Amino acid sequence: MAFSQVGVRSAPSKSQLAYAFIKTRIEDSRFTPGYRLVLGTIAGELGVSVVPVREAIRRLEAEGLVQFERNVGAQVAMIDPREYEVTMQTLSIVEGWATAASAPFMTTNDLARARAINDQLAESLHHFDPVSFTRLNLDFHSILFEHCPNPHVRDLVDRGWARLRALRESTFSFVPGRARESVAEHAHILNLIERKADAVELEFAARNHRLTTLDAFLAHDRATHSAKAIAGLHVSPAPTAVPVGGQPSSRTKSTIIKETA
Amino acid sequence: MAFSQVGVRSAPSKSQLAYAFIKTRIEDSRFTPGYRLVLGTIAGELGVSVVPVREAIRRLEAEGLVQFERNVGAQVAMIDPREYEVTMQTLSIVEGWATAASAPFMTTNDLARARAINDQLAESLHHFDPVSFTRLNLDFHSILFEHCPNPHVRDLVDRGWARLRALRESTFSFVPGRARESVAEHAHILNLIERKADAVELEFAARNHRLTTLDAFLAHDRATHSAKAIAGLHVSPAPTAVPVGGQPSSRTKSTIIKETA
DNA sequence: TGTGGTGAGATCGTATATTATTTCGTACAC
DNA sequence: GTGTACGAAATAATATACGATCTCACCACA
Repeated sequence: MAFSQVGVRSAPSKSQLAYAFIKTRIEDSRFTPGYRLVLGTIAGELGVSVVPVREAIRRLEAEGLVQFERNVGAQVAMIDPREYEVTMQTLSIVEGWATAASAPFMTTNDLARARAINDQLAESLHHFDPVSFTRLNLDFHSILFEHCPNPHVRDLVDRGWARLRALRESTFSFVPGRARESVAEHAHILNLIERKADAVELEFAARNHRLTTLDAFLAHDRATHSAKAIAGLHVSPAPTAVPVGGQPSSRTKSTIIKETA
Repeated sequence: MAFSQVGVRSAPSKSQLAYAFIKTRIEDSRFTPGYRLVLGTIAGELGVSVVPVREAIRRLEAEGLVQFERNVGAQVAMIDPREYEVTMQTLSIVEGWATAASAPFMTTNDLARARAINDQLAESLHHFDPVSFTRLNLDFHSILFEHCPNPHVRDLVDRGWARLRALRESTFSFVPGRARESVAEHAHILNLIERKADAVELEFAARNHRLTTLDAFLAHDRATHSAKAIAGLHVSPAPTAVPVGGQPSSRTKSTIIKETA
């Protein structure tokens, strides 16, 4: 175990190869939502048999990146307009808790690193670049929840971010103006951590940080969409009919739960 | 979807067969933690080839019921003593939120059903049976979170309960005396729902309900274990050395976050 | 012209066969 | 007596082959 870091840990299995292959393509949108993942084709491209490809696809299915139907096949998951919303909401819950639970284990060094990254974020506002902003943003939050002592929750947070990455690239760029607020909220969260604020207060600060981002997106999205609709540019309502498990339609509003403190 | 209940949806695939086969045996502890799941053997018992068995095991791995190591094989997941703790903690977070988010959509009929079940729970205290109590308890909570409009979160709650079922059967029965408290807390939660209490208040009531159960178990467990240790009956410390991904050891205490209201 | 049956092609599901890796026992050297 | 090297058995990983199922276009018939 001590030297397993050398990385040349034999060859990566062909399943892993296929998994990485497909996942990469989904994330950089070479495989767009609705794209059919045909076992034989992918196997051919990779020079392997269908068995490992099959396994890779089932793993991606478990992560929600692809949809699968018996005897029919897999396709890259459709981006339900609600998907971003739902993912952010879920993330707000688990990440909020993870951040609060992680805080007591943060070292002063961690805090300093987080502050440094937030400074970079502030800096980048001048020559704004959505891609690097997103990366730095993840780095920042990673420091905040990485010490979460509950591995399940940490895993859920990781999955949430992964899902988000897959969605974000393919659907939209940033909401203008939100970045500045975001940096300010980061600073607020760091202050709470530093003065060892109440866990619940911290949890809700982190939760609301995410929900506020979501709301900004929803508002921006609505505005943009109606503008597009007026201009006759309404975006594609799903290429083909996909028999995906129905989502409940009932949803009231963006459900911001404000701090109680 | 409306008639998918007929179930005779052609033949269940052999993967599903194998999946159900293994999962059942894990849940009723015919396969105990540490038991090695050999592909060929299981395939033989089922009269199928190894391929579907392999897939079933990978699915079970994704759910955390089995541990898998490359080129070595799978075994039923060891019950990390922390596993129950971690699962309950995670569940407290997502179920608490799901309950609060579901509440606005509950009908008076739902409330009545929930009350009826809680009455049954209260009734069963006289002739206490852990198994049926657990079942009714799940029925009760299911009504509370079933309308949760966020399908991800609902899924997480379902998984949490599934995991719990796998753990609970094989490790312990109930904490004596906790059942009565539990019924009272259920009533409290129902009252909050009925008078349309604040979402946060409801969320924390549900969360704390679960955390209190966890704490009762931990306290009881500590007492029992030290008693057993004294009596020289200390339970098995893992059959064989298992190279399982390390869990972080740092953990302070049972982390009850009390209501702010 | 519209509707329902039918067959070919595509693709998945699974069985069988082959290869690669690990594990464990045994023998040999020190 | 202890440690290491070698090899055989067990088992997972992958390839190949075949049967099962779905999709879709085409055609007969009302």
